[in-house]
Amino acid sequence: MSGLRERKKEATRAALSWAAVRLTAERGWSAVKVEDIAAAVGVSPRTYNNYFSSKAEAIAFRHLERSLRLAAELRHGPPGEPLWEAIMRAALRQLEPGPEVEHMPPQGPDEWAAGLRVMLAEPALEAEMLRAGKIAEKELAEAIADRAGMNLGADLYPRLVAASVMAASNVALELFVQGGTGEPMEVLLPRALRMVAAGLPTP
Amino acid sequence: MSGLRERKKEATRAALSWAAVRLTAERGWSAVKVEDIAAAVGVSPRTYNNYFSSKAEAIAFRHLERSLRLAAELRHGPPGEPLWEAIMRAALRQLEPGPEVEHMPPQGPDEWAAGLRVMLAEPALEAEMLRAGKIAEKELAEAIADRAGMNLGADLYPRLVAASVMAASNVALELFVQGGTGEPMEVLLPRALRMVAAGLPTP
DNA sequence: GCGCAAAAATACGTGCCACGCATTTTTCTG
DNA sequence: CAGAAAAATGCGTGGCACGTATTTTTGCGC
Repeated sequence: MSGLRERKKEATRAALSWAAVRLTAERGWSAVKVEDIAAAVGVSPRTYNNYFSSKAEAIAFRHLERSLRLAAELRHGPPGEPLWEAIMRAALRQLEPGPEVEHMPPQGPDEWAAGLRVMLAEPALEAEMLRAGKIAEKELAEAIADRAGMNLGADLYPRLVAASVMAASNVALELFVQGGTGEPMEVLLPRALRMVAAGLPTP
Repeated sequence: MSGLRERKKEATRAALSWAAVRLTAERGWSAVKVEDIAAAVGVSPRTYNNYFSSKAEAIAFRHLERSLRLAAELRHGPPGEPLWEAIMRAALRQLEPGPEVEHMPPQGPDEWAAGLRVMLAEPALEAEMLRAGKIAEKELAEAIADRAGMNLGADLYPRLVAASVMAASNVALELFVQGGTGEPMEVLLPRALRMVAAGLPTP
């Protein structure tokens, strides 16, 4: 695997996804046609659907990738590490900006948060983002089950941990995007993870 | 409110939702046209879209209603009751079959679970179900924040509890639908809720 | 280098669906 | 019972997902 062919494919996929995000942020969701996204990347409209099976999927793709990396990292970390420490480390790693930031226009986090909010206001996008999270959650649950020597079909634990981790991530992101407290994700996310790990007794 | 007018509207909405579920279980998702659903209820296709803004929304509606009831029940319960006890009680209440079972063909839980699995295999449906859960989660978070005298914009706690409750519900449902263990929801759900409430230390 | 097989991109066509707008029918209210 | 409000409907439009057939590109062994 990882031949030139596949890397080019991934590059095209990333380009389409990025173009979808950028155009949507600029013009709004309904003003962007699939044709536009394809044109921005220099590809035929039909080809777009060879990469993504819906308009929304292209936007959720970046979210999906980030979330999947969390599971992957959990698998490749030191096996002896306590579970929650490994989770914490892997989760924080996802906050580091990836190499795709080069393409990112230099706007501040406020504009970015605003863009996110606008996007998630669109029902179709919200739904697709959640679906991406769900797919990643499944991967995460499998990784955890492997680590703990458990069975996904029989034990609640791996699924519960995976679901709780995603829940904590989502909640932290919501609070961050909404921007009530000025705290950055690097603060909110670990706090949320520690809370779900330790339990949520009535305070 | 609650005049004859609104009750008729709700009846139509429920009928459309139910027809969508039944037809999809019978013929499969892509074989059901909006026209069919409307015809089954005796309403014009255009009217369908006055009730639901997408084909999938009609199916997710039942899930949405059930989930919303959880939040509503939390609000109307005894305010002095400890939070997690109230949650447990409200969650278990949702498992009791509602009055809509009269319309349900007398098929066993196995066929029903199989139908559910087929439906959730459809990406568009999975996404819409998740969105419904998210909407309910927001209500739930608000109800919890009210109870605890907290602020949704400032405190992680209400959102985290709400997200964890939904996560536990979903995980229990997944395990039940997948059917690995023969345990009923009445067993799986309380166990999952107790686990997220108490925390998830590495076992 | 070179041609061949596999894979990807494209062109074209189809059916469904979401939705805006204008009109008709039904229901509530005074 | 009459007028107003709200819901249902008819009609038309544009876009999107997708099947199929065709062309172009790419990887690879010789």
